[in-house]
Amino acid sequence: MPDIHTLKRCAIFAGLNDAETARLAEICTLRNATAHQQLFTEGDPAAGFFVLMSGSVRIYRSSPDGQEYTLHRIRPGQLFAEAAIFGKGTYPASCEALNDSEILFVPRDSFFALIKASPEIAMKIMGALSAWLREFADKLEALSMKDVTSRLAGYLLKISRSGQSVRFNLPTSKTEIARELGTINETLSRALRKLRESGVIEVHGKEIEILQADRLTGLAEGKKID
Amino acid sequence: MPDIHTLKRCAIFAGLNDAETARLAEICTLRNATAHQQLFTEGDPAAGFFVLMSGSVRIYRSSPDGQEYTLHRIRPGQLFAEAAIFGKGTYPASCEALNDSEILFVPRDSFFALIKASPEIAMKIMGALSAWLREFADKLEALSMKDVTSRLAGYLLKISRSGQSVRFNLPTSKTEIARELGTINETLSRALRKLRESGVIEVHGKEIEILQADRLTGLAEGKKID
DNA sequence: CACCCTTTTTGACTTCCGTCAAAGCCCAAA
DNA sequence: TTTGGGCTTTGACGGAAGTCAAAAAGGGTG
Repeated sequence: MPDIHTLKRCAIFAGLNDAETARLAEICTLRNATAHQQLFTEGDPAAGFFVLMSGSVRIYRSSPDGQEYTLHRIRPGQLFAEAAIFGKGTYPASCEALNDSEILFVPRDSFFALIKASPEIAMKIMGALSAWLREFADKLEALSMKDVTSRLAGYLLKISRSGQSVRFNLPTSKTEIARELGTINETLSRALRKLRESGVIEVHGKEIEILQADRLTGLAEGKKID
Repeated sequence: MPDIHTLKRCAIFAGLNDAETARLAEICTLRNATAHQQLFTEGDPAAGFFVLMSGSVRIYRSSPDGQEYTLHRIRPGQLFAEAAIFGKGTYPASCEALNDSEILFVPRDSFFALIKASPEIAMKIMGALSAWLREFADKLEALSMKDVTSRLAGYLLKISRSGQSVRFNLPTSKTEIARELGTINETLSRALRKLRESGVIEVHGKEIEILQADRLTGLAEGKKID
């Protein structure tokens, strides 16, 4: 049985309070998988679904001629094999760990019993899933519609708003922020410079100050620097 | 009360059977909003959540100085204002229609009663949300990691597999497929030509035939054409 | 068939951004 | 202080893909 903090790390359980999380924890089991370990195979009876806590796994199918193709690569936080939820008897694809991974297993029957007893848990999970979904939708739109400078502008505004301040520290390394924005190190650095040189923000190491919120907003919405 | 087919169009309810959909339909109301119509305002009591069926709406906040900034633009199929689910008393932001839109309203209390009576409905909705989430995650990864040709290769393989055939018709116009793949018309046309000229596929109008599935798979996984 | 309209294809051009390589910076350990 | 190892910044460069414009190919309709 995993501990509460482990579950809380996971976005889809983020809305649950301590008591609810504890009840969920009672029914879950935490598995550790080593790289290349097979978790389940197409056709295995499906007794529940999984949440990847850390590491990475892939879902794949084997075609008759022995070829394998990857259907999905699962990222931490992500729920998978939820086909089990629909009451299909068996997993429709196979799954193996790509790295050493921690995987939470949630047995279908106990989970069903839990939400039958406490529908508010289901409500909160649905809420969390849909919030996450919207976040993905936003990122997808930004990634396909906007250039790096715009995306950066939006990102900075989001942080600024969440902290209610025009002056703040970046939450992680710039390299990681670049990944978050769907780009790399160097490109992010250049985008920051562009914003700095046009007087929209000030940068000192990790500290950012927004000087012209209106122009930054314009940029985030797709306008060019003027 | 909306009819069943309306609800079925919506990805998050796709897993429900007719009986379940009908029971859901009983508690929902379908609103039509005209462009620029305000749906709710920050601070309004939150009695339920919404699903956008068609059109588009935006969620925004007004800052004290009268400036508005858009937090999200909602796309059809998307659930929004699910803050209501968490039992917050009021909506944390405002919402207006950008175009004429059809919006499904799901009252919190009746929805809660529904899933209390039929937890399997909640199970299925969670399953659908998480499948959708994974689809978004896949797209996001493809968009930030792969070039158009790779994405196209993956797309063709997906269709081919779903139809169990190496020969199929494209489901919609190429312009729309381009959007789906996060690119445009012209670029998609060039990518198709590249695949055709290297002998991987054959194209006649909307009809595609996969000639070399192995090379196409390689491309989808990020290899270059060789 | 001719007409119109939409979709698709092509070409020329431009821009954004990723890659490669080198240098600077910061900090911690020796 | 020196050394070394992450980050970060900068520059030079090339390639992928978007923009603009125009031609070609379909697809219905009278």
